[in-house]
Amino acid sequence: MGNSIQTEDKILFTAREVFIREGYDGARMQQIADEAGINKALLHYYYRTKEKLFTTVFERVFTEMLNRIFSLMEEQQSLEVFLNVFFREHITFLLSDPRLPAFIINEVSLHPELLSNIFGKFSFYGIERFGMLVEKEKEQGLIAQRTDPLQLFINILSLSILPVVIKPIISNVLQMDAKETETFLRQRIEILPEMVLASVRKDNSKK
Amino acid sequence: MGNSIQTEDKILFTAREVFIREGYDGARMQQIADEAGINKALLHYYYRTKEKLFTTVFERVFTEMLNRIFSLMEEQQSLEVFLNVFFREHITFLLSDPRLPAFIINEVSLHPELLSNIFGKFSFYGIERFGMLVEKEKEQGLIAQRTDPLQLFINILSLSILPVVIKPIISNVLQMDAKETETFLRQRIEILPEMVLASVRKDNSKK
DNA sequence: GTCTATATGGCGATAGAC
DNA sequence: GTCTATCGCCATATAGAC
Repeated sequence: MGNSIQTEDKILFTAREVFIREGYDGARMQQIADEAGINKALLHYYYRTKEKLFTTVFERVFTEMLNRIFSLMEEQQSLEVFLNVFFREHITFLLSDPRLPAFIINEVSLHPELLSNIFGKFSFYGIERFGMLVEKEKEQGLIAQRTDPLQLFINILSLSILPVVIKPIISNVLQMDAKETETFLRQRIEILPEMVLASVRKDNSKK
Repeated sequence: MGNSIQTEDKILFTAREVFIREGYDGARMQQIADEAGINKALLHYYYRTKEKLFTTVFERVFTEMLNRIFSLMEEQQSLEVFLNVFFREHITFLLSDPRLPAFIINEVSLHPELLSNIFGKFSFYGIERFGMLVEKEKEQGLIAQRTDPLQLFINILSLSILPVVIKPIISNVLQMDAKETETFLRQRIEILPEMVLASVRKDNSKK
């Protein structure tokens, strides 16, 4: 009944699903219209082109993802507490929608120009807090001086994201069924915190 | 001049480049023909459909990637030597073509069915050797008993692959130019071996 | 705002000459 | 084996009625 806001939300919601499922090049405006229960012409009424619809969706998805990561990084108590919280929350989230990280990774590498217009839309506060936490634990003698907070941050992201993203490969190459693979990945929530902690502890190697 | 083998090679070589650069859905037969210096009809003469051409290319690329990884894993001297060799070789390789891993990750998650027909085309020998190496160092008391070789293997892959794959994101979000980002990623070749080693050493935590 | 109908172009694929 | 020409379809996008 002429309810524009409701329609617009429905379009964005559906477009998000289809773009993530199929990728930009694989997605079809017809498909989005069908799943949203409207028709193609209406899509173009709200978002003049496919590209415009896509960038709107992508900016949201990307910003949400970064904000989610950075907000988890505001944890300040200790590196140990942070690692426990982060791996649990983040891996659980990724497993609930394994296509999402693959989508972001791929679109960003196919269309790097998408990233240029996204700044100022999320907070770097979390990453600064993480750096401060690392420095504090260095001073306390808990972790090695050579630890680079940024490299450590990238390590933590890598260890949580990539295994989920290559889930189909793990499944097939290692001949596990869906349930086994899920269990294997979920185990990492318990394993990773102490592994990462051990990796930055002082005096691990004599050299 | 009627040289079929040369033409077929040229097609495969070019198709590989275009598919990796654009993805399956984004790639165009016309584009492949142009870059190969032939015309579209000839593509269909050799490979009846786009899908057939793609699966041929994908199986090759995927098999090469796995064989490369697994052959590096046959290193048997010690975990330390292995980690030094692996991170150096693998990260250098990935940096030489950052689209490749993103391509594999994305196509596999978009078209999981692609994987079903690829078995028996590569060797699992490397991964077995790696498991044996881990067990040996466990017996020698060098690494913690709780270490799961498979999880460790996935960790090593994650730490080398993901940072390269999200290179554009690192570049943009952390405001580094191309050269800085390259340096940042290349530093990991030195950092990662001792980090991973430390993560599995015994007696890191009192608990 | 929402629809039906259609314009316009590009795509994968094939026919058929050489 | 390689080409030119073209078919048939489906994609994005728009025109115009309601």
